[in-house]
Amino acid sequence: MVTLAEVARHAGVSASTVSYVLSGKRSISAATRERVEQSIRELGYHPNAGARALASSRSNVIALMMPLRTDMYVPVMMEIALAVATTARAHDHDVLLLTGEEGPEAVRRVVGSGLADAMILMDVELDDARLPLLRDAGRPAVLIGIPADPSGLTCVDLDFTATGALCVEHLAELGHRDVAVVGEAAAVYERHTGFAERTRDGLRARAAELGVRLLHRPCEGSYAAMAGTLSRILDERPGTTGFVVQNEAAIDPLLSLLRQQGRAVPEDVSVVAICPDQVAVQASVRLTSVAIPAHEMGRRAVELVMARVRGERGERLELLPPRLTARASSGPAPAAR
Amino acid sequence: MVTLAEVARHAGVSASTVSYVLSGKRSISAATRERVEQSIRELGYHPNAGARALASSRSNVIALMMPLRTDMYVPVMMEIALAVATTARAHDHDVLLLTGEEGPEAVRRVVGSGLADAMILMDVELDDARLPLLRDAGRPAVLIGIPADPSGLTCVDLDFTATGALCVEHLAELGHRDVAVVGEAAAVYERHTGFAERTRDGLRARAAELGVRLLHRPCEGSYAAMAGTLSRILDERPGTTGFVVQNEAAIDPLLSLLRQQGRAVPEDVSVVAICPDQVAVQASVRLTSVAIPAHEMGRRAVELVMARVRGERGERLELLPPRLTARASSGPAPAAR
DNA sequence: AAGGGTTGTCGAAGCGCTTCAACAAGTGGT
DNA sequence: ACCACTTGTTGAAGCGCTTCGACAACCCTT
Repeated sequence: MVTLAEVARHAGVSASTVSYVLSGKRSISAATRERVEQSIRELGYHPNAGARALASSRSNVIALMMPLRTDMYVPVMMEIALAVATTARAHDHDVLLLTGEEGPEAVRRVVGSGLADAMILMDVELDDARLPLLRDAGRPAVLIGIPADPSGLTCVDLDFTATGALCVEHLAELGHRDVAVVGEAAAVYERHTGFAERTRDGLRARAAELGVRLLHRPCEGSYAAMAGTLSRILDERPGTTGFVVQNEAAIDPLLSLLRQQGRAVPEDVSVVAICPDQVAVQASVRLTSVAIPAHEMGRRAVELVMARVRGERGERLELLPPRLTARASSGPAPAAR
Repeated sequence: MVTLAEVARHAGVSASTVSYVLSGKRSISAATRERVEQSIRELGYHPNAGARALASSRSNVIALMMPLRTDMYVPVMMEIALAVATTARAHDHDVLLLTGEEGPEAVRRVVGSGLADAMILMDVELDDARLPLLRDAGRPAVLIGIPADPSGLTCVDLDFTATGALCVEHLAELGHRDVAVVGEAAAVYERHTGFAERTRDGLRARAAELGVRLLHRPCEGSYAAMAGTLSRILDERPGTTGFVVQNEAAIDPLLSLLRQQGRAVPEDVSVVAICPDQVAVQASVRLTSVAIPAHEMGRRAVELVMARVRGERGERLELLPPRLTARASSGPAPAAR
């Protein structure tokens, strides 16, 4: 391996000069810089990450802690992860992938060993066991998701309360008076991940304001589960003309079931989904949806965490405003036509 | 931060002794070990990763290079990534997440900087630009997928040729004589990722042997694309009674379309999918499928790469045997009943 | 009782980089 | 012509760990 010392010798300067060319922390004459850069290229030099981390106590790595689960919002997780990796590279950092499984212990390990300069946590629960550690570890950290008490922390998330509200508004404007919500799997509510609850609260609050009758039911992502949930919904509220679906795995089953029952979308019933845009346009009916801006969430998380690495302080809660895109799955309520 | 020197002082031994307790590379008396471990616990010591990497020239990190794409086999990628992360931890290593986007440059960077001891590459193309670098970088590397020339490399993958063969066999045994294959999106074949081609070859070869007429059509993962592909298939081969689906995003659309056309599964047509088991059981009909053993692939990749880190040499091509699970989507061909 | 092995511990030399204090050389104000 | 700066460069001191050779202390052999 080529070392900095060899580059220095080759360029006829001292090691510190090479280091300053690399970091830009001191001014270097154009001529010297040129010569050093030339040597670096010729020798194919790459700074040793370990040595750099040791000397500077900065690893240029950020850790991303991801849920170890493949049964739920996989596309969203994946997109966030890739956005994090891409954005981190743009800030000259790399990403260390941790699984949620390790829990608080991973936080301790990564912080303690200086493996990463900062952390991004996904799948944050309302009362997450990792939070106390983060708060007093004093390492930069950003949560994707919002815990019950976000004080002293930095969080990014889609504004799910507003998302819920937006969905009802859209349906209410189209004249729908009976709306059913196909929520996430019951397990999601039980884990108290927050976003599902906030969506539900947003839906309920706005529905009450607008005089819309709302029925909220959790639902697993399989066809069979959706079939059961749908029949129970229609039993209880036969007049339902609007659906809001949060569990993206339930979308295809729902559309398929509605078609089977001879209910046309959007003529007879309207469907609004909360899902990544890509999912919305691939469905059998192009779905009116509120996008989950996974890429944006990952990108902002990195930007916020980088700001903290650079020394910025203070807590911060960044809620991304939801955007609803009307596509082919929603239309005027039958009664209102 | 607590350092090894402080632990040594606290335990009343030298720094090297602490180091040997940690690494187990020299024998240490039970009494001393005990005392040192006690001090480590009391002080909450974590070895500094940078210093360790510098001194030992081993980072205990393996890099995972993942395609930057969210339109294709997402669940498989995700499951592989999580399996890699989990297995790596079991070997006391961490995982650095790289995106395919950076290409060969990332290989050079990671190898050159000693950021990672080894690499695992996904989404390997037949003539991948990263391979020459890997071959002479001399760092341990494992490919998930198989390039045109795997010499000097270690590869793991599902045996897609055998997978194709297995699908046809299953349908042939049930008496199907006209089988249509819904392949991956055309772009996948154009990128020459290998697995799609190998599956097709396996299907064709076995079909020829068994006297099955085979129609292979690439297909995007959207409902609209599937609708088009299906109608073209049925135009061309109205007698088609068996389907093999490789593009998992096309599965739900296909089932939905068949139902709409009044073709019952499995009474009128049989469907065999090539997809993760989880997808197979969540569909509207529990699908007969050949599983893509994503977890196993990730796990084996790590095990193989760890063996190389430990010094094992030689090339190796590990093909995981496909397993077909008969579920509710395949049955005797109508003519044969 | 002497020699030859083990076993357990230690001191010191680095690993390759960053960064600080120091200094040489040039710049401009007076 | 002098001082006070600014600019560009350097040497040396670590950062916290691993690892090698050395060495004491003990155990068997003979």
